Formats: sequence, C-alpha cells, structure tokens
Amino acid sequence: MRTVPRPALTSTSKGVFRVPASCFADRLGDLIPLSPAEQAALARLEERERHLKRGAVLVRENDPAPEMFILRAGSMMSYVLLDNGSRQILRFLFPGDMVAITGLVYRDAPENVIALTDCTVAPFEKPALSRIVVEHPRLAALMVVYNQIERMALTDRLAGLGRSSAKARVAAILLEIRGRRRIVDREIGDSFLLGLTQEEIGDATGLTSVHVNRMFRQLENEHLIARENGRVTILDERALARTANFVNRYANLDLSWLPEPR
Amino acid sequence: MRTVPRPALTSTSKGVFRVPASCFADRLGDLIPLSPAEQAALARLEERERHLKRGAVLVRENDPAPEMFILRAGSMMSYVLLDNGSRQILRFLFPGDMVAITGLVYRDAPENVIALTDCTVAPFEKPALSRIVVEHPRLAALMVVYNQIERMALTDRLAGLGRSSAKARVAAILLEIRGRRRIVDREIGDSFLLGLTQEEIGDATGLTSVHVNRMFRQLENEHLIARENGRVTILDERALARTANFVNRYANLDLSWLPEPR
DNA sequence: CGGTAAATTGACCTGGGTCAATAAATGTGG
DNA sequence: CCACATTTATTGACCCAGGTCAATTTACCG
Repeated sequence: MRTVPRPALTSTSKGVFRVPASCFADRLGDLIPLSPAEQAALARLEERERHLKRGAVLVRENDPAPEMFILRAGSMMSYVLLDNGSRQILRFLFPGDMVAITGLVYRDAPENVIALTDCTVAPFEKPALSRIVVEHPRLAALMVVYNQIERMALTDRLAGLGRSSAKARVAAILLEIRGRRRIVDREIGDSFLLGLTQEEIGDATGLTSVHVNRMFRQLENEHLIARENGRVTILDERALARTANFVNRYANLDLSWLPEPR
Repeated sequence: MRTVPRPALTSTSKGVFRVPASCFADRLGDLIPLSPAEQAALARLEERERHLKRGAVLVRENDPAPEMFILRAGSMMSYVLLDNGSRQILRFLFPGDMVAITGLVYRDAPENVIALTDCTVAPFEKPALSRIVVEHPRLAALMVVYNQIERMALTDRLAGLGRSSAKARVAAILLEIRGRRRIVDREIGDSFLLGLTQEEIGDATGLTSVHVNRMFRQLENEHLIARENGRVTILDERALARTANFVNRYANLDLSWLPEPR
C-alpha cells in the first residue's frame, strides 16, 4: 500500500487504507504510465502475501535464495556483516521496492534482509520474472531503468563514504530517508518519522552511533534540523542539502526511448 | 578484443590480435552460450568505432549524454567530483564493459568517464538497446543479470569504504583489478600490470595517495605482494584475500531461470 | 638530457573512534 | 495504569588511524 498505517500520520482520513493490486506497478507507474496488460502482469507478482514481525529475518546471507519479493507495507533493510564483526547497511526498503532481487542471480544470498517494522511482502519466483521479460519488453526495459537509478543511488553513497565528512553523511541520509518516504506517502513534508536508531544510521553511513549522535546535535545547534523522539523536522532544507552534497537521482530522466507497451 | 596489445604480455604469439565482432557478446557469453541470432544482435552495437588518447574525456558530468558505449580496447574509469573538490572513482572499465549506461536513464551524465590508456570504444544510441530488449528477451534478462552483478560489486566497495581498514581496502582493490584484467586476458596469473597511480587508487578507496603508499609498503613488508614499477605480484593470495575480505561475485550464479534464446 | 608526473618518507595534526557512565524512551506483564 | 527491564540516546575523557604538509627521490617522456 502507498501509506503505512502509522497513528501519527493524517495522510488518510480513515483507518482503512487502500491496497493497490501491485505496489511495484505503482512504483514503475511513477516513471511512465503503464498499459492495463502491463499492470496485470505485474499484479501477478503480488498474488501471495507474507507477514513479518519487526526484527524478522527475511533473507539470511549465504542461505539459498530461491525467492524474491515486493515489499507491500512496512520498512526493511538489507546489510552485510564483515568478518571483523561490523555491519554495513546497504539499503533501506520501502513499499513498492523489490527485495532480494539479487536472488535472481546468485544461488545463495549475498546479503541479509530484515524487517525494521512489521511488514507485508509478496514472494515470487524467478520464472515469474522471466515470463514478464518475455511478454512485456517495456517492463524489462523499465527494470533496467530502475536498476540504473539504484546504481546511481549506491554510487552517491559510495562517494559519500569515500569522500565526505561525518556531518555531510548524516545530512545526506536524512534527506534520503525523507525522499524515500515521500515517494510512498506524498503528504510528507519537512517533518517525518526517521524510523531508525542512531546505531542503524551509523551502520549505513560508516560511523559509530556515538558520532552520529554528535552530528545530530551539531545539525540541531546550527538550526538545520529539529528533533522530538524519532521525528525529524528539516528546518533549512537548502542548507541541509548543501552540507549533504545532495543530488536527486529521480529527476532529469529520459525515458523517451522505451519500446511500445503491450 | 579479449587481449589488449601490451608488449610485456605473451598471451598471443603474434603481434596480430584477433578482434571479435562483439566484445560485449564475448562478455555475456562467459555467463551463458549465446545463440547466433543473439550474437548478431549484439554485434550491431559495435559496428562503429571511436579511438581515444590516454586522458581523453569520453563523458563529462552534467553534459547531455545521448550515447552509450562498449569498451573494445584499453581501460577507462568513471568518477564523480564533489563540491569539496575531491574525486571519487566509481568504476574501472575494461574491454567488454558497457560504458556510460547511465545515459540510458539520465538526460545529463551523472558521472565522468575518461581514458586511462589509449582506447577504442563502440558508440551506440538508446533505440539500439530498445530494439534488442524487444527482439531478444534473453539478452534483456542477461543485462539485468549484469546490472545485479555490478550492483553487488558496488555494494562490496561500499562495505569496504564504510567498514574496513585502509590496508583491507588496498588489498581489495588489488584483487579486484587482477580479477577484472583476468576476465579479459585469461593468461594473467599472480603478476599483473596495475595501470593506476597511487592517487587513483586513493580516489577509488577513499584514501590519500600518501596513505595508499604506506599500505603498499606494509603489504610488501608482510610479503603479501611484491612490486616493480607498475607491476604487482601477489605472493600470498590466501592471506591477501583474507585481509581484503574478498568475495568473488562472479561465482555461484544461478541462471537456470533464463528464458529461451531467439 | 632536462622537465614533469609519480612515488616515498618523515613530522605532526585531527576527525572520528573507544570506553564508560547516565539519562530517556519504549516495552511488558500484571 | 504501574513497576521493572531492555533498548536507545547522550555526554565526557581520551586515543589512534589516517590526513596534511613538505622535502626528496625515482620513473617516465619528448
């Protein structure tokens, strides 16, 4: 669904939430309008559902990885563990994201995926994707597009880890999480629920939780952000984006070359 | 071509090198045998050629990016420049690699690509790729597979930058470069031409050239590697891989789900 | 053979890590 | 709704891996 039921939010007036046939179709539909046949094909990926409690492990590194998933509700993260015992968080996942797509390629999972909140995922197998690629070339092309966008996002994080300061990295992750949540819930403005511990932010940015805390305080002292509990409010977006070296990778796309839909 | 003409190598007995119709087809062919029709389709991407001198800029960040390329000979690198003036190298490119595929998605290039040695590239346009996706679903799927492998490679580098020591990062890049060169030239053993300055290694690993130098010396003192000029010899591969936290992402693939070739 | 780029090395400095002690917040069972 | 248990957040004191600066040396190049 587009909005995760969180009491603090007022994005939907009622307690009942509309659940689209395919969260993934909604996401690709943000790039370009899909044909009914394409929507139907994607909906078939989300026919089954599985529910996970917060903290549940969906995929464990080195275990066989026969399934892939679309995240339908809640949030998750993927990470790897190094032999020195430390954790590198690779990606935070939100509704509409493909989860564990690496399963498409590797016999055993190269990363862990766990639920950050209670969530709903739709599992599917490799032949299902194969069928879509054959029957809907434009969807195949869109998946390539999606991969590329994600590759650029990874690339930005790489540049952040390699070449920017702790403050910049923390600022960047705030903008990233806000942007990601906004894709799912258009109502989100400058104030949003972070939904991550400082240790998680550290493991995503290559810092210690202690230093993440210091950077939060610094951003607060400079009036770039404000915090109350897990909620962050961006006070000076321009300044925050400047310190973060932020680039919006969902802007300036050129999809004019896509083949005809079926 | 599979082998770059470098005088020091003896991989081919004569001075004449066989140039395959499609370097990219050769690369995908390492994953799974391609049908004649598939090979022909890929060969069409490499009908034109362009030659670049060492140091030449193929793609400049923020310039319009209408073209994509297959690297046919030589080596290149892609990087971004941050406002603080520092450079993050994203990827080293070798024959058979797709170059500037981000052009498929973005109107303006998000990264720079320059030639590290004199090289040959084959330019093609977006509709060419679109045609392949429509006519050869299995090739579309293989491109998705390739994207995923590259995503894991990026991910490994991310984990390296975020969570491992300078020594581990330098060890990792040595193993990576050796592995990449070996894909192109099967004759390469434990000794290989690095082809990168210490500053470039630093910009790829998030270190300064000075510290890269110190790490080289340390690896040398511990008898993990030896060096003469630009040539590196791996003396103790197991130990090097251990300090590097190295994982071979081209192993353990599962491509049994791919659709039928055409 | 000069001239420029790259590699090396030493001396010294700092951003971010480590350790440890508290304080808040969040859950949990009753 | 309360008392206790477990995470999470915060802060201070101190340390070190890796950065900075600067001086040579070495390799490469026309």
